[in-house]
Amino acid sequence: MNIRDLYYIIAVADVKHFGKAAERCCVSQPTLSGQIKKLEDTLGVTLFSRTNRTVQVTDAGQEIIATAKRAIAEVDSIYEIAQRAKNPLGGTFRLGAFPTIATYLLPKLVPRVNVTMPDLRLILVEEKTEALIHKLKQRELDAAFIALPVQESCLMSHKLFDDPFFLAVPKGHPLAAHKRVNHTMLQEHRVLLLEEGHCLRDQALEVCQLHNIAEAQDFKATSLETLRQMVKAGTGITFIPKIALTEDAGLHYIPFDAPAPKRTIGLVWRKECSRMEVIEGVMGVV
Amino acid sequence: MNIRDLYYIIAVADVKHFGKAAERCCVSQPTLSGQIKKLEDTLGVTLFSRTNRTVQVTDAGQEIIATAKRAIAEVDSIYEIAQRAKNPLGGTFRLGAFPTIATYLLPKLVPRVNVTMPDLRLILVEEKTEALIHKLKQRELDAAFIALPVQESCLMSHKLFDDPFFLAVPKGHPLAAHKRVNHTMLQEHRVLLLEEGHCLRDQALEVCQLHNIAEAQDFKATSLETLRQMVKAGTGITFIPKIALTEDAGLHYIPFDAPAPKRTIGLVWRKECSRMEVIEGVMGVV
DNA sequence: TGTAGCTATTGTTTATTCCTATGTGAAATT
DNA sequence: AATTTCACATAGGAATAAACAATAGCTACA
Repeated sequence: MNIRDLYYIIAVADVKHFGKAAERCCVSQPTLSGQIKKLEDTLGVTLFSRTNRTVQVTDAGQEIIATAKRAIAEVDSIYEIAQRAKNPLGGTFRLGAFPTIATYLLPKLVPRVNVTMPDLRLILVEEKTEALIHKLKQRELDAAFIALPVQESCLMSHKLFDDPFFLAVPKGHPLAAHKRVNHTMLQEHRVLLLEEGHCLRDQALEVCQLHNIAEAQDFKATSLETLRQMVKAGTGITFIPKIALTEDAGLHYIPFDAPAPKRTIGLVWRKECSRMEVIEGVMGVV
Repeated sequence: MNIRDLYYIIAVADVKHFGKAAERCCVSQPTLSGQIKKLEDTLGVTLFSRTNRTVQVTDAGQEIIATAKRAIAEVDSIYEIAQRAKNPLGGTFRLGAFPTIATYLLPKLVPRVNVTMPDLRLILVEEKTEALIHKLKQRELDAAFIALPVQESCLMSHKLFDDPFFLAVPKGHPLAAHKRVNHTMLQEHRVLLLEEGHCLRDQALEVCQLHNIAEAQDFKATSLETLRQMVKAGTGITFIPKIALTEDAGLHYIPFDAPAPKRTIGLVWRKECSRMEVIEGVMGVV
């Protein structure tokens, strides 16, 4: 078997057409057909059921192609490692961040990374915390910004900064007059939160439950910006982390009395990660 | 790059000798040297620092060889899948079990599996529960016997049987006269348990804590058989699961009053597992 | 200085892969 | 019913790559 053959079968499985697959692989159709036939012979299994009009992937083929993709991913990372060995601050780096930090942190971060590590090709992935941790473990990410603590034995983390929450109220709201707020002042108000799965929601909920503040049950926003617009529209009040504060005519942001509720942002990576130079470079410019 | 090249570099990394590596790969030494040199050229990285006396793997080489091993593991599983497609009950099946069940369950199980699935090559792995779950997730095991419940979103499980605990006491022990025991009768006795990490220890400890029974602090056995010997020697009493009961002149096994403490044994596998035929076959003969 | 122990190089043979041209067979069209 | 179209398979020859045997070249050690 040859690595090239794996590309051939993946191409055929993708486009379901030997001629087009051959074109994608930059070989002639007979070449691709022949190699696939040979592979099928050595495996003793038909991977594709071909009729004159259609190509279908057999059950065994489905499984084998999924495995072939994993094999090729490993081979690709051999090239990646070699590239890195020549330039530790080069190559591809897959960086994750959860939604309520990505929007505010990455626009500042990326230009700085481009300056300090010009040969680095950044791939940014915005996902909820749970998905980020899963992708880190699966080696689909090299590092991710996550709200600490992260309790995973195979992952390492480093605290970057605290991000205190502010209370966001619309202009003219009874609470808008206050310089500072504390939880007792929130009791009678409608608190709007993000939909399930956002760590900011969980953190805000924790504050609410601690102080017995009710959440608006009938409303769940999908992004912090939606939430902000809803507050501006007078639908309720919410928590906005400091990093997401904006100059906004229709809104008041009020700090909390100490100890202000906050979240802690850190960078997380696999223990056996081999890209510490880049990870330190990223932490250095946050 | 060629898959064969990956075998070449792994062989050299293993034996640190081009000639012996070539022999292992069934090629001549110049062939192996040449292919490795070509690979190093395409990668642009030296994998081995060769002197006339020694071959050393470079830092980049270490990483690349680790990745190459993973790549080859995927390629191997392509052959495995093909083999399975031809005979679903054939090929290699890696089955795990935790220590306090392996010794008693597997000797009965394996002969039955050999009868019902004669083409199956069983690889048995005896590990503590935590290691089993890790290996299942890492695709290093196809299935494992584990005490339920198992709370892992990527794993599936199926209950096989309940395994009630018996109290093991030495002959002549004050409790030996009783037909049945209950927890209040254990208060004043020295209870011996397995060392940390055994699920049987955790289950027994749970029973003890529930009923405020003290554990013998200075003693922790490494296997159920050691534990049995210690009980026989009069060091204390212990819990032995039904499956591990043996005819033993020096010991009395006493059942508990209902509800008897017990553990539940189940078979666990990955959600996306492709060997359901074998898994069902294994469950069928337990 | 010579020898043993390795890896690298050279020249040649063998095996594999690739291409172009052509074949085959089923569906779509006339 | 004959023809065209589409798509994969086959055949034969050229190019490429991998293999071997023989040997050169290098260092450590006697």
